[in-house]
Amino acid sequence: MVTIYDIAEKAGVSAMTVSRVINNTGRISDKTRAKVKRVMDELGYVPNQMARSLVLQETRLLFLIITDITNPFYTTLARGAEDAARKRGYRLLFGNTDEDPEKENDYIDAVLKTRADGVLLAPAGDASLPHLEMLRRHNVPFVLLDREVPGAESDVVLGDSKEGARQLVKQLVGAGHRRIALINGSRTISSARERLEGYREALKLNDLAYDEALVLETSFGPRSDLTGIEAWLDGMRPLPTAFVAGNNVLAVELMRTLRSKGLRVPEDVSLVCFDELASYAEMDPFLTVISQQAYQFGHLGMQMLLDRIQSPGDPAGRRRIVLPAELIVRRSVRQL
Amino acid sequence: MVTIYDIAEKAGVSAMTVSRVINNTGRISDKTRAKVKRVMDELGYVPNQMARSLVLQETRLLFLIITDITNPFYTTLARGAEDAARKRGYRLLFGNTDEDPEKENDYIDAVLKTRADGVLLAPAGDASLPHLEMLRRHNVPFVLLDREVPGAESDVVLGDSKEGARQLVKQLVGAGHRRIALINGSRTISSARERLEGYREALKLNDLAYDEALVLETSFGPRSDLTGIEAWLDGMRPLPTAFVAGNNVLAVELMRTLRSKGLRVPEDVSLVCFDELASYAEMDPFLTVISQQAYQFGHLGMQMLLDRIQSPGDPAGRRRIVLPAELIVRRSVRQL
DNA sequence: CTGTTAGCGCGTTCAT
DNA sequence: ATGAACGCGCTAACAG
Repeated sequence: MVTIYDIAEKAGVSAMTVSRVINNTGRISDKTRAKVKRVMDELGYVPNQMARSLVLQETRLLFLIITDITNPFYTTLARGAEDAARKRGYRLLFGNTDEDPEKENDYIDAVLKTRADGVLLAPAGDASLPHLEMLRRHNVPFVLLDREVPGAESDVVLGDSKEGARQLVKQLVGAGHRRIALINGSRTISSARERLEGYREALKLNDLAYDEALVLETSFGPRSDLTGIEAWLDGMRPLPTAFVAGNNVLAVELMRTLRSKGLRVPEDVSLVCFDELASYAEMDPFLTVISQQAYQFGHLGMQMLLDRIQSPGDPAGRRRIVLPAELIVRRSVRQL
Repeated sequence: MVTIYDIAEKAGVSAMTVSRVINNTGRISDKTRAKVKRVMDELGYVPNQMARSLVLQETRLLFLIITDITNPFYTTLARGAEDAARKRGYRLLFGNTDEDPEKENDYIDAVLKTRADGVLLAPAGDASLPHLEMLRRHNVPFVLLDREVPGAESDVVLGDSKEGARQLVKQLVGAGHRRIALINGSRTISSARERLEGYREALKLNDLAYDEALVLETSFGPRSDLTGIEAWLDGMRPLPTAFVAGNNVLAVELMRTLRSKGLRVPEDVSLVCFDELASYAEMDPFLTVISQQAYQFGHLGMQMLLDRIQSPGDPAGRRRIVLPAELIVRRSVRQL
């Protein structure tokens, strides 16, 4: 491996001069600078980031930990985060937890060992609290995305889940539906709780009774974790006329199950959900959804994180951004 | 920051003993081991990966560089790669190039600086050759995914693009189509070339003339880079009765454009493509596709890479894996 | 403008 | 079974 000492020797200067050329620090004569640069090219020198980090105590490495890398909501978010990080000269390390706190724990471990400068985290759920405390204890700045964790006073970028759920239900009620089911993620996840609450509020507002049998609590994904949908459908007599899905993965899985039973949307039942379905939305805009600004989640979150990192003294209180939800009406709701 | 020296002092041993406990190397009495471990817990010690890498000359860090993180083909591939890496104790750093050799160059730079142990790369195109030479010069093992780069003798995992294209055309011809168009990625990408070639071969085999006007060469994505579709459609008189799309992104974009012109699939025109459309395929299996084993691309590629890394002496010639393509017939082709 | 010294946190070598 | 000295590649602080 080529080191600054190799350069120094061949250029007839000291290692320190080479270091200065590389980092553009201090005053160097144009002549020596040119010579050093030439030697660097000749030898194909590449700075060793490890050695640098060790002395500088900063890695310029950030982690983005998401729960489902195959969910377009999160990949779009990831792109937003990456763009913002690149723009400011940071590298992004991705982690994928599959909604599993154990895997999340592994990644937190990696963050700590790697001495990453910060973390952007879509927490697996309330069980993530110890992980956040770990980060705090080791002074690793972090920002939560999409979900809050009770007990963790931290910066966070959220969607307006409660309002979103209200709007979806309102839309259904407006179309004449009165028997409305909800398929949702685990109640250990703040966004799932909010969506349930919004759903209940909207029912109440419309003088509709809340019926536990109409609510299925399963998982936001990945697909293989989704169970009990079929049994749930079979257990509801009569079938609801409309469904609200807590996210896109649930909507897809529900639709698949409905189809396998010969039920069509919207002819037989209506369906609305949170989040777009990526390509599907472009190809055949069909589902009525609450569209969240996935890219902004990542982009804003990353900016908040970098602000924290770059002004560490600043105690500026907790920042909590709630992005508005936008209802997009399409063809998946039938007028009764 | 807590270091092994802090532990050593508090435990009344030398730093070396602490290091041995951490790495389970050498012989240590159970008593001192226990004491050291207790102190480590008390102080919340986390090994510094940077310092470790510096002395061990290995980072256990791998890069996965893909061209479009919002394309489900690549995210599925990424999951395969990640699973394989985790299983063998390596961390994975993702990079997203948007098919742009410049961005790819940035990531190659990052690989070198970070002293990553290896790279899994879906190259942006033939222009990636210098990047590969760079990696070679610095002895960084790499495996190419999904695309070859002429001139680079390297391990690679490919899909059988030519055969896939043949099958798609054959399927269309079998349904009575004779005017078949192709919308494809840039010819600077090996898979695009192969798909074009397979298309041409299949035409010839069926005594159909090759017509340049029926072929549009654009980009495999991301969506914002796709241009000229509308003009292309407007320029073809008469319109083809069927389209082959070189990948899923192109299929979606083409379908969107067709729809905007009031053309329906398959009623007005037929459409087949490479790669599944993720959720769309589950929700409403509609497009006839060549389905590639995306997960396997990543999984096998990662295994090859780790094999290289873990037996560096082994000169074992270039390995080239071609994964078979599977035709899945659905409803997007109309029988003429 | 340039060089010397010291140390970032850790593991290898060689002693004891 | 345990420790001391050294070096991985680099830069901050100081000297000249």
